[in-house]
Amino acid sequence: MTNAEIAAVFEQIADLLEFQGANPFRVRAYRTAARTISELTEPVAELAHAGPDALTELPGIGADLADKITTLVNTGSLPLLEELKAQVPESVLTLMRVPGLGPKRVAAIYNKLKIKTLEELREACLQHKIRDLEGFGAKTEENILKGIEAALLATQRILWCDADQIVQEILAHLEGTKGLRRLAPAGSYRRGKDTVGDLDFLAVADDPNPVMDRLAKYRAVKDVIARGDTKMSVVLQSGLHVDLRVVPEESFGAALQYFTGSKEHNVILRGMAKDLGLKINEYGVFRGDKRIAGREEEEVYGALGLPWFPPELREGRKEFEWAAAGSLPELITLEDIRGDLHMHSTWSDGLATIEEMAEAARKKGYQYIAITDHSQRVSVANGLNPERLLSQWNALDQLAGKWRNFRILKGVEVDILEDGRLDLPDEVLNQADWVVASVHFGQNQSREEITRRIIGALKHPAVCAIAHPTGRLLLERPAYQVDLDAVLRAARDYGKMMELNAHPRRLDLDDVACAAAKAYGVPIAISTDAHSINGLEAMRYGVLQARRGGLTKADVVNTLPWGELKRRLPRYRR
DNA sequence: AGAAACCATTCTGACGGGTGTCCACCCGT
Repeated sequence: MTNAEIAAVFEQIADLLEFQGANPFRVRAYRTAARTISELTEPVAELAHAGPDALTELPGIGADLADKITTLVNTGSLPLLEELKAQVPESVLTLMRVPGLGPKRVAAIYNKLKIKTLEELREACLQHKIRDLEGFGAKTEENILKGIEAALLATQRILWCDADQIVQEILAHLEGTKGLRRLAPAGSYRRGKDTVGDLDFLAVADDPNPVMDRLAKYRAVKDVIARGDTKMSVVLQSGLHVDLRVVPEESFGAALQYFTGSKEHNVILRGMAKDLGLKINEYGVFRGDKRIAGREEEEVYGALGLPWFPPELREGRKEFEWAAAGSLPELITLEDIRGDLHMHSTWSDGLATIEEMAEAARKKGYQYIAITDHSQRVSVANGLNPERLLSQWNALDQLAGKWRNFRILKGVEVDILEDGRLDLPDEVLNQADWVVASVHFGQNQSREEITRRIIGALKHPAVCAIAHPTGRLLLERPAYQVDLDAVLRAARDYGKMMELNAHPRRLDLDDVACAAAKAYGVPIAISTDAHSINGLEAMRYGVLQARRGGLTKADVVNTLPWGELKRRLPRYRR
């Protein structure tokens, strides 16, 4: 059983317990455990086999949860979950997806009216049965009816790159509003999370009303959900929520800090403030009634003796430990990148010629690129057999003298076949400058098989890195089953590298895996996997993800000149 | 449910806005 599956069980238990009105701290214990487990790199199942002590050493896991994990790992199920499911029809939990309905109200609706589905809830609203319940009224009933539509729309998350487009559009739309003094996007968008659930904007204005009026007029706004003196929520036609908060100038930093989050980061920060006899809210840092900071984020953190945290690190993971130790990483930037080590050309399924890709890369200031077209097995992508690949490399030799200070590496993205063999013969692979290996076929194999295939590829002397190591497609397809921890250890042992695929739908390794790779000392190559000139622009998404993983320039190999990069690979060492 | 220290008990993640109904609930970071 994978960490993600165990975490999902605990999340479900938390939902069911919450619905039953259980002790909120008990509910939180399950949620905390779920988060801990899902962010762990090593498989919890292995810890479970090592014995209960290995599990209870994890923060937030005590004797009881350790026992439940062990049961889950050994039997694949959990009696508590089965009991809860028997007591609460699972469909009731979908009622909590209706905005405005939490555990208390859903419990009331279910207990009094025996309503179990969204359809039954809609009926009850239309027959005005909801408004007669204690604590409910006509207005609530109306809002529930509206909310059901929203729940059915299934408020999806969107890719960071898509969020970026909308954010830029809204910023441009609000820019120039009368009395608007400052404006900034916040939330998970600002933290650079690979997918974004809603958009948050923060403004300073002489009067909030013109700004709110203007947001309401944004072309894609469908509905204004709430509007008060300082806070406004709208929903776009796509179902995406946009929140706007307007604060006084002297609170801008505190509000930006609060609104950027994450929630977990804020909770820790505010707890630290409390210990110092201070209070932090979105209006500032307060000692008693006296505001001692708030205009800029630096002041807010500074009031607690903390450095300013890059938003990408504000996830409530290790950042406060790093700050205490004075070892907050200096994160990599787009300007540090000197080359791109994964891209395709018209030789396989790319849209641009090698020369076009090279010209575009040179314009970006790169010193080198690797052309890594697909190997023969990927026939739908016009993958290259040995003859065509060698002929491509001949063509590269012809181009070699064309540019000064720019180099095209002879590369290939070789498939790791279902049986673990590589899709090209050794004598061909050995002639390449740069080889990335990846899994495209047999993604449904067992965790053991896929892990063995990838580790086998890492062991091959010609292979430099594993490309898109989990195969996930964000919002589309989950990662294949793979023991990433074992893969990272193998990369360390064989002196190999791992790719962070910068394509905005992939972005694997993810942030947590990047941090794990760094901890093992495994170098990362951030590569775009571009299939067109425009695809090269994806580098910024990869860098953003790397920053979330706490990577510095030194952790990323394509910040190096090629000459230095290659010396990091065993095959080039003597 | 975990964790600390009180080994049975106590505390536990911070803080505030908006809404609808009458103080609670839900929501956001």
